[in-house]
Amino acid sequence: MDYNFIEIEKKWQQYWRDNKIYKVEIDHNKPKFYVLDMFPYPSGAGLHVGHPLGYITSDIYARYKRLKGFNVLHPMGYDAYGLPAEQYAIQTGTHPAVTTEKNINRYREQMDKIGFCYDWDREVRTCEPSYYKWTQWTFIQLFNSYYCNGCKQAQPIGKLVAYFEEYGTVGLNVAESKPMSFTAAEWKAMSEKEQQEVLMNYRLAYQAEAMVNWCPELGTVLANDEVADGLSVRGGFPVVRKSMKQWLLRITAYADRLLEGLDTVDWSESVKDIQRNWIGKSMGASVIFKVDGKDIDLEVFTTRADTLFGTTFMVLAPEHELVSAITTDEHRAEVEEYITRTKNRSERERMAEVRKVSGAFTGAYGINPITGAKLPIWIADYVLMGYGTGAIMAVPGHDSRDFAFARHFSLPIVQVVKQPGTEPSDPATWEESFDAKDGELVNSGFLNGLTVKKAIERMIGELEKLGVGTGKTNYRLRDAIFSRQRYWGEPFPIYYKDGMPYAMDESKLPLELPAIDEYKPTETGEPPLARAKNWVTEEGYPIETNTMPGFAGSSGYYFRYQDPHNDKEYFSREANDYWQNVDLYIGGAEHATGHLIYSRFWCKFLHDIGLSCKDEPFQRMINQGMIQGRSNFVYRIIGTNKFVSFGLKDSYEVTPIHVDINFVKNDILNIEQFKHWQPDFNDAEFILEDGKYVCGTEVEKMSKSKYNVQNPDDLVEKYGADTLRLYEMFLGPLEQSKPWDTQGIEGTFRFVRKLWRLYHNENNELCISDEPATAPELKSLHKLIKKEEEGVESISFNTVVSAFMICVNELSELKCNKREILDPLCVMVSPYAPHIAEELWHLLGHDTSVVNATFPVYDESKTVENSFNYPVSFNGKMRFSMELPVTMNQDEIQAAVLAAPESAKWIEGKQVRKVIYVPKKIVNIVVG
RNA sequence: GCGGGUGUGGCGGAAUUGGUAGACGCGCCAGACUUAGGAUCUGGUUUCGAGAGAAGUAAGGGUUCGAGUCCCUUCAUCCGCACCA
Repeated sequence: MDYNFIEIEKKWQQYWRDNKIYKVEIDHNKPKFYVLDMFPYPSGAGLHVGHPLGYITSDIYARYKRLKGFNVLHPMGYDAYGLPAEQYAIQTGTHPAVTTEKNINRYREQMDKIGFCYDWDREVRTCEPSYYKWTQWTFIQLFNSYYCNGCKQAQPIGKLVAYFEEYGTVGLNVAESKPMSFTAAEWKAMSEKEQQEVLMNYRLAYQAEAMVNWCPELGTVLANDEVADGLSVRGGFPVVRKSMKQWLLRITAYADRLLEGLDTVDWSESVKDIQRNWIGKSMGASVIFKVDGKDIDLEVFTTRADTLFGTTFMVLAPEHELVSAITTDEHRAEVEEYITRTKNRSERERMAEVRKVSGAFTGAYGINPITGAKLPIWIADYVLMGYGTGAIMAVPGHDSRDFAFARHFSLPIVQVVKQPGTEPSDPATWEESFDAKDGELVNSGFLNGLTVKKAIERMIGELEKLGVGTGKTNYRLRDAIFSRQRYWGEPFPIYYKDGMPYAMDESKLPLELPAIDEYKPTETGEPPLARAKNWVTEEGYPIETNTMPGFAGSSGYYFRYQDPHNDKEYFSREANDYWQNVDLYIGGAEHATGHLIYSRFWCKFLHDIGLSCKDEPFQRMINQGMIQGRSNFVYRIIGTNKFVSFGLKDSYEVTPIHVDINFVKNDILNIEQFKHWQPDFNDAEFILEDGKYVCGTEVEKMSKSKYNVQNPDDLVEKYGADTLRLYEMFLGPLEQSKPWDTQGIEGTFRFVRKLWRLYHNENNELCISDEPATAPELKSLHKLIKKEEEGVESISFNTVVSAFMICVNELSELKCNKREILDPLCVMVSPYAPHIAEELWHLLGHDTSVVNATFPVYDESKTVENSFNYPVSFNGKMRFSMELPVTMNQDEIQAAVLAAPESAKWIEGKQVRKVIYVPKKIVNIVVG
């Protein structure tokens, strides 16, 4: 073969490794650039063609930036803690570290074959003690910090203690789990244990009894983003709500900064929106309602304070702590029955019953603080304990959920907002509530005639004046539950003294994961670490048996790459000052509410405590789309072993069956291979069309069960890594999902060979001329330089690959073999196809790596022509084109075009009304 | 329901930021070379039409000399959130 990719790729991969070509160090003479991939969890299945898509993109970007003179940090590592290896351990007894190591090696092998330019000396693995030492260290810092709302940053807990000693809680404005109130004297009078309990209310990493998503099957709790539709994202097991003592991170303290930071990063609008939605900031008011005849206050949260005149009842969440206190004896049985009923449902059942109205009356009444009206208080599960105060003022006229509830239980509905330009009507005739915020207040005393927006302000002012309410902001975001009842994760550097948790001294880190005999929970239901022998401190205090969740290790890994071997600190000041944050981050959008929020929180905290110079981790982010599979089908006639070709299948009753895409080429089935595939098919019969069996196709998720998986290793073996890289980029825009066309790769393979032939003669001998390049050759080259520069910045590598093809086609046509052209062309191709480029580069006589070459400089003058082929349109429709000198002015062009023989028939019988002339664009003649 | 994205040949997709729609590639068709072709090379390939030409970027309307691109309405589809008061 002329172009021997197998040999070339092996040779240069070895050369890059041996010469440490991809090793980077801080270099103050060059600007830095940090290109990062979301590091993978090494699963047992290995990589399919979808995985490297992002890695190839970042690799090209990194190589390009390097050619442009940047010092590029481009590392890779492994998110090595995870449930699958642990589930496997429970089943087989194999230590998860063993499984993980094996999978990592397989990943590495696959990645190496594709020729990535990672600096592997910087590799991190979240499960290595040298790495998780710093995960544990950060946890201790979080434990020892609180959040000051005034200065909007984390502060050492010692400062809070000092404050308590002097002022107690007077004037305190900090993030807290619940409001507390005590004097300095009271603080000083507390026992150590009591003081520790108080501090738990403020720590950024704290322990609390929390309603959690408990997954019995996995034997652990899960974070909100790890649960979907009431099932665990990993494994799809049922999840139930349960109250348990858990570690949490006070991420809610950072809600506003997490929201504001989104405006400073260059991410897709959709991911930013998902995060905004997840944080769920809503501004409204807190209003206090007295309970009639009792000395009890009910606090509600509303965004529609303007509708206070329209509230006709109140609703509490069934779990609300005051339910029992307000319920009258007459209604107690009914209320308790309702609470039991709602409590015993799983998350999944609850979600399935959404919109099914249910509730119970407590017999109590609230007093409207503005009108003094008596409002019946109900409990219903449409009010969630986890949001606001778990109690609402219901305004059925202007809230669709309250409306449905009122209709169901025949509660009164009144109108207090009307659409501008309409008259109020009888709510009894309504089919739905009027929820829109563009309206005008009616039946509302001092609010009448105001717009909704004005009325909200006015009402909050009134509430504050009366001391029965205040403006308030609420968030949907919840504190992140940070403990898992699992083995394969970071142990907490926490021990218990007198039942209270204390952070270990930093000098004890890393606290290594102990060996245990079995990976299951104990018989008494304690986490697996409870099986560890001597899981106590030197002083004999018991150590925490929970471990950290998957996102612990992945929240700060991008920092560790900056200084991966530092055993004195997380990363040095010097390294962080230089590398700062990630300039380009590439990975999946599915991490929008998990990793990408936790990482931002982690970074902001490290910024607050003076470690990170930046407070956002990922400046620019691109989310790659999924590569879908293109499945093939055969059609078996029901009740037979006869298969009918695609075009004829409609005449029969058939079952479509997935067939391995390896037996199919251009949708034609290889019948012999198919027959030998599975015993059932050995004696299959076929109804053919034109002597062939044509398969049906469908675009679906790429998966083993659909027999449509393309394995990158096979493609590298068949076409070479360079062809695979080019093809993955050529497929289409990175961010879009698109199907993998098994045939299409042939086109890029032809291109690579055509590129090779440009540098060689028919005998496969290098054939390069030192003669100066001609104008058309230079033009072709410089057009490409421009196209590539534009394409890289906008990450539209598909258009760059097509520009390569155009350029190579043109140069082949011109029979160009000039060094002046082929030398820079080789550099330009190298980010995309590094192996063939390195080979050609050395054949061209260079003795250093093409990786360290310089990107050619675009010269506009090489692309200009002295004439332009003008499209000539009549009334906007293109009719013919005309080559005209660029030196002509408008009058000359106009005259030339009108005089052209082709113009005559379009002008004939009409008048030329106007001529539009846009230089180097178009000539348009308006006739009529 | 709310929020975001996407609709261009048989397929993947291009179209300087309003200026020749369909680049590039796959597939398909024809030809060349071959014992052979599922190898390679050359040419063709939006649709209708013999042709001149006409139509054409999800559908309809608008702005403009000119719209795939801007504005309005509708539809389809994908993703996220979903009793969040």
